[in-house]
Amino acid sequence: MADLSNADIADALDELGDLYELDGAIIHRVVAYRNAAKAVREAPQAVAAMVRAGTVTSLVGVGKTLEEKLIALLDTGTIPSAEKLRAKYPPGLVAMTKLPGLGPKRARKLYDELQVDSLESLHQAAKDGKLKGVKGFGAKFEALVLEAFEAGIAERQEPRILLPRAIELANELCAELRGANVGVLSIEAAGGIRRWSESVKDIDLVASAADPAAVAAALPGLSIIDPSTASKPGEFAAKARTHNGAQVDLRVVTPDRYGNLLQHFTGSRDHNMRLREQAVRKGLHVSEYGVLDDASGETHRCASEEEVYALLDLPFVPPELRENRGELEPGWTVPELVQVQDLRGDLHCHTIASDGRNTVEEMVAGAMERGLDYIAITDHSATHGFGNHVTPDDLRRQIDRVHELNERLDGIEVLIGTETNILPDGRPDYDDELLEQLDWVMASVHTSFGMDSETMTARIVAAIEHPWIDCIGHLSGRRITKRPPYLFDIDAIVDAAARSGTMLEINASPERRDLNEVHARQARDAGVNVVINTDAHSVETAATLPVWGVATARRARLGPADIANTLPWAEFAPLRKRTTS
DNA sequence: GCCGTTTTCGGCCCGACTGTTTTCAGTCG
Repeated sequence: MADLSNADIADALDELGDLYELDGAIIHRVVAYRNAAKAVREAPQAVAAMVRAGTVTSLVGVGKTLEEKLIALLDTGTIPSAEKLRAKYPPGLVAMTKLPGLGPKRARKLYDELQVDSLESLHQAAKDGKLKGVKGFGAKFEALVLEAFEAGIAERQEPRILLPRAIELANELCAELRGANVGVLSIEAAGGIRRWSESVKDIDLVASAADPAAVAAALPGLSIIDPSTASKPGEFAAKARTHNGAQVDLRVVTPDRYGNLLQHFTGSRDHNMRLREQAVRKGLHVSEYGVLDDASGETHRCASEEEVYALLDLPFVPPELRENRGELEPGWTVPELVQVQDLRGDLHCHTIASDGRNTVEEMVAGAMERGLDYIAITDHSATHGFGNHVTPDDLRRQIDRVHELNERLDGIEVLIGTETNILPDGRPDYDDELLEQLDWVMASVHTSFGMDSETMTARIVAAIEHPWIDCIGHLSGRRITKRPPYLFDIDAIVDAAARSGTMLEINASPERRDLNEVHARQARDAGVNVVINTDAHSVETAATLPVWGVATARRARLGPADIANTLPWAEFAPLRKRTTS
């Protein structure tokens, strides 16, 4: 049996944490399991192998006890304590805690008093009017439960907003508030937007003004806000939704505390928790209102975020790194992070030959305008309908045309390539003889997403080991907020890529960002050449897309030296499997 | 259950909100 993946192990630890919480364990123990799950999920190497090697306790948050449980998990496929707790608490109890206002303590109480053990039985108890009889539960809660079921539990999940859309909304809101003549001094988006997350739950805005209440009061009147959704603005805060349903949270303070507020609402939650933990050891208590010093009893107010970090004797952490992935540990220093202008080449784009909107000449002119040294034309291959089919004969003609264009042009290297489909059996859908004649070959999965992990992994590894495939495109196939990734074993894939010298792409499309930040880091750590590509289908998008791929690379803590297409062409060329161009 | 410049025990982030209470536990972000 293949070893469990990091994700499998992390899920087992999260489940155990949930079970202990239901069992009434002290919260710190529960948190310990969740911390360990996060550490495992984001570990740069296969945790199963670390367990076998006896080194798993080197992960921060995994100690002796968890090591024993992980050994049991790998040896027997299960953790004994989890088995016991599973027998004690029906699986439906965890599902119940997903309801608003119903946490583990209260779910447990309903189970003990009413034998409510699932969403279904909870619904029935509400309909029977039994809930309000339990101490601590009232008519309001019962109504809330009925309402939740009426609305459909599934639909109650707030849709997440893709980052570009969130930024667009935030910019509109900031511009309107600045123009509202209510005394805004500073205003910007915080939260996941400022950290360049893939998607966000809501739009967090922070602002400063001499009279914060006046700014808060202005939110419901903005043109893109639906005033009927606004709660009564407070002295320092206002909440409302846009006309299309996006939740907006605005917080406003006087300028002397703007740094505290910005730091607090940029997060992440995990970063802030760790930050406050570290601060407590120094006798300091951090909140959105300031930093309280135990020694003097004084609360320091910080106008800038830099002051907050300096006061805690920490390096200033760039927002996109604030995820508690080591950035607050002693000795951490700010890494150099890749920037859009570092990119010298784009190795994945489309033209009218397949489903793109511009010609080869137009795409190349656009690349020159962006100052690139090289661009690869990688239209879709012949199987499955992406616009026009590029038949093998079409592609042969393209080779000659592009090579001729390349001869004609100075200042840029134009490569003829392809984005070949990885067929279900792992073969590319052009013959080797044709792939060999190209300058660059991307290969991607576009079909048969429903395979089990083992089959999909074998399929992708076969492509990685192919002698003419230079790079795998959008590895996981996910479309953020729309389609989950297909199943595959990232450890096996990264391993194969490192062994065979096959590159892995960070696809910059904002709904892909694929490799994701954890996989990108893992690939880099394994010595895989990582590239950032646009997958652009027009000149216009080719210019605007790189920033999203760069954001993922930065969140993966990658610098220019970690991204292969920051190299000039002469140095990049020999990294391909083919040695001549 | 983890961890240590308060180091093998005794801590473990902070504040707001809510519904159900008469002072707060649980939940949420």
